[in-house]
Amino acid sequence: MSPRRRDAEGTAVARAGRRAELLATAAEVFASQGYSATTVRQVADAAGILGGSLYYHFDSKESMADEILSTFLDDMWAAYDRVLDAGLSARDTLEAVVVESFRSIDKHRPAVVLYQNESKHLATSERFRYLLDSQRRFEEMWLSLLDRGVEEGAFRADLDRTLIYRFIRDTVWVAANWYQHGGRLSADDIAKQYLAMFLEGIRAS
Amino acid sequence: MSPRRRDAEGTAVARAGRRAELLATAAEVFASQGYSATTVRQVADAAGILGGSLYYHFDSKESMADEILSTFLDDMWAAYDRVLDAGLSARDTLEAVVVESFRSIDKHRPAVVLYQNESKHLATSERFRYLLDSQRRFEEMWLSLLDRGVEEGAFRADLDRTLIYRFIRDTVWVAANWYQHGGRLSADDIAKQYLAMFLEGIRAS
Amino acid sequence: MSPRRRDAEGTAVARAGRRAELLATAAEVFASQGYSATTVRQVADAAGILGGSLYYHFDSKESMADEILSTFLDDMWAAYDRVLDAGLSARDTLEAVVVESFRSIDKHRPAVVLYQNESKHLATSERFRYLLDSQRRFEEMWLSLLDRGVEEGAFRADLDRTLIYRFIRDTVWVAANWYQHGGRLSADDIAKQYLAMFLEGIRAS
Amino acid sequence: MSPRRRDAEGTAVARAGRRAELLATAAEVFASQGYSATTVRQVADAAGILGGSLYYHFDSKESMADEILSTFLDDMWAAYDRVLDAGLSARDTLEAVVVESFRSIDKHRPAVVLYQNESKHLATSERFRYLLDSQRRFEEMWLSLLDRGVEEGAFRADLDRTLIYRFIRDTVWVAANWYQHGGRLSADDIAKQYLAMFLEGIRAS
DNA sequence: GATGAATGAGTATTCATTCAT
DNA sequence: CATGAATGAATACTCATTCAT
Repeated sequence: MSPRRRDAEGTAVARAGRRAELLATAAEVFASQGYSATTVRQVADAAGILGGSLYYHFDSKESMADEILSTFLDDMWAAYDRVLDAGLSARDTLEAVVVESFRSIDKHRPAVVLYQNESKHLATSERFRYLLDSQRRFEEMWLSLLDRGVEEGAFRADLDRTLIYRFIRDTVWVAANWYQHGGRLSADDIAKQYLAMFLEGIRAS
Repeated sequence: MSPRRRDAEGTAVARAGRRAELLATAAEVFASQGYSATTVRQVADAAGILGGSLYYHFDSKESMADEILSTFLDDMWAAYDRVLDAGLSARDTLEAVVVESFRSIDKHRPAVVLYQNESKHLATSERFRYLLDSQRRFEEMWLSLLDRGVEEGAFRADLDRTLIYRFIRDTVWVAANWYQHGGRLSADDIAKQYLAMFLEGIRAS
Repeated sequence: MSPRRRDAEGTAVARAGRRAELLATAAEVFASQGYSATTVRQVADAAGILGGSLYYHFDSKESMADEILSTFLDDMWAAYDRVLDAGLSARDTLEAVVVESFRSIDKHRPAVVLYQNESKHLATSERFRYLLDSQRRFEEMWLSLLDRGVEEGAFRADLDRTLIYRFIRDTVWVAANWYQHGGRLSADDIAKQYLAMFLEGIRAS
Repeated sequence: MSPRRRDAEGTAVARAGRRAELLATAAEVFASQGYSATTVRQVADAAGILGGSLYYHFDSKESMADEILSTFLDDMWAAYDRVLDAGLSARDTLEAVVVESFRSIDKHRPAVVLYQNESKHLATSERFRYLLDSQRRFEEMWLSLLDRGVEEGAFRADLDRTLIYRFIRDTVWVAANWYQHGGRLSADDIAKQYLAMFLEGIRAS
């Protein structure tokens, strides 16, 4: 590898690093103030630059949201796909999916919050159609998983499966609003306890 | 009742009715688009009047949100207080509180969505301090209820009580995002099935 | 005079009285807040009625200003004309004109303030052309009076006559801003002392 | 001085220059149309930019008025203080103060007009409290100056000192409404003739 | 890479005015 | 005479975006 080559790569890496840095900042601000209520200037302030300077890195405010959300979703689906391809039982799959979900929250917390709060609003634009696609795939995955669990005799059959799906989905993902990396309970701790509740309930046996 | 008396009352009632009508419209639009992303003009359009005309009835966009939220919270706490004063066991109280929560969602769906999505953002303003107060009281109520349930031998003691609180709170209230009055499942139906999951889990016994 | 006639007259008089009352209120508010900064609603509030109700009495905000100003100017010029037609010396005329000016201020204080502060602004509209006419006539009257005074040997000839005119005009009329009917000094008292200063100056002789 | 240093200073100076330029334009428009009757767009038009662009430089319309007025008052008081600290007789002080007043009018004409016409209105806001403070200090200065003049045997004692104060104050400052820099009479010319009238009156001796 | 200044479309809000009751 | 509700144009102000330097 020639020095020149290495240099160019170094620059590219640095540039990508700066980009990621700015996106992390933007995600944080979007998550805490809401996407619509956040001004580009606030993002820039948080990044220590002036408003206009963001446009050297990104086309628009929307494209920041786009990149934040698609990065998170790609990463999440990669993890889900690893689980789904592992040939586990329905019950073990459910556990693994929930664990992976909390790991996603741990890794992409602001992006998850953004997704939760703004995806309905953003999805009206063509550019964010993939949000709906992801949601649809997500629902199909869960419903078939729950069906399989009933077939395998692992899950109760007396409950509305759509309701169970929403129950689990909501509970898990909304946790991004209060989860804190490095807090008292790790993402895996929370996953474990949530799974206990999903599976056993809170009643003293 | 003299005709004059009836007339005056009729006018007052009509006025209050118009106000409530406009607030219901505003809540609907705020809930579906997000408070910040909603323009006053959109609210007015939905109400069939012009943007400026809203200001005959309300001081500001903020005061609409204020009235929507405080009406909902007052109503919800009245229902909660009736339950809490009834002298029920922890388990029965939990059931009743969850049922009342879904009834609140049924009655104030857009207000609940608004509360969910915007209260963090709005609460930065002094005017909305009561949102934080309500939240704090809500948490205290739940934590002491869960403690009492453990003492009464009704609930498991091996789980983090704060986690249980958040688990239930999130699951119940986020349901406002998809709940539809007059849908396949009534609010009471959903409450019943959610309670089954909270208490027993989804595992086949 | 038939009862019917008296009645109609009574009504007409009452109506004119109400009109004058409202105009007095409006003038007061215009004077204290400025015409542009005053809303029709503020005038109505001060009159104890609702904003829209003013339009039963007046065509527009502008027409209120119009009536206030023209009433004042008509009255002032009537007084001036009486003085000017009396065949007095220049010096006695000057004294009488200043006295009449302060009497106008006493009688029409808010109108004078309105005239002072807004006539330049209002006079851009065709409807208020008479303000400019009045001003022009006023200036001519003063300049010829001052000239006559010099000819009669009553006034100094070493000063710029336009400057003297502005000096006196400004000093007299601006007093409307602080003059209070029923205050420590009557309009005639102030006129007397102002005349002493105009004519003799403040130097100890 | 390094080139870099000079460059940075050049930019800072340019920025301050642009600000001052815009303020001068705004003052001109405010003075000619009245503050309330002037729209931000009119100011921007006069400056050759768009309405919104003004907000890059100033927080609000009010803050423009603030800066215009405080700049004028600071400058005026600096001049007054130089005079008051010079240890002159009451009569000479009066002359010097009047001269400085006309120089202020010459230098800050639109600001003075703004001050005259809008200070009562603006001073209702906390932000403009300094207008009242200045007025109060102004009155105190004049009253004690007039008192001293009487003690020194320079001024007549038979006139109401508050009336004299208002007489002079009004006459001098209202002149800003018609004074034109570069007109037939310079500020010093006018001051001289006004002083002649104040001190000697217009009567032929 | 970043800045400073501007754009221009949009946003909440105001307000003179209208009009059926 | 007065009210209550609305209109619609204007207003101060915001903000995503652009671009020469």
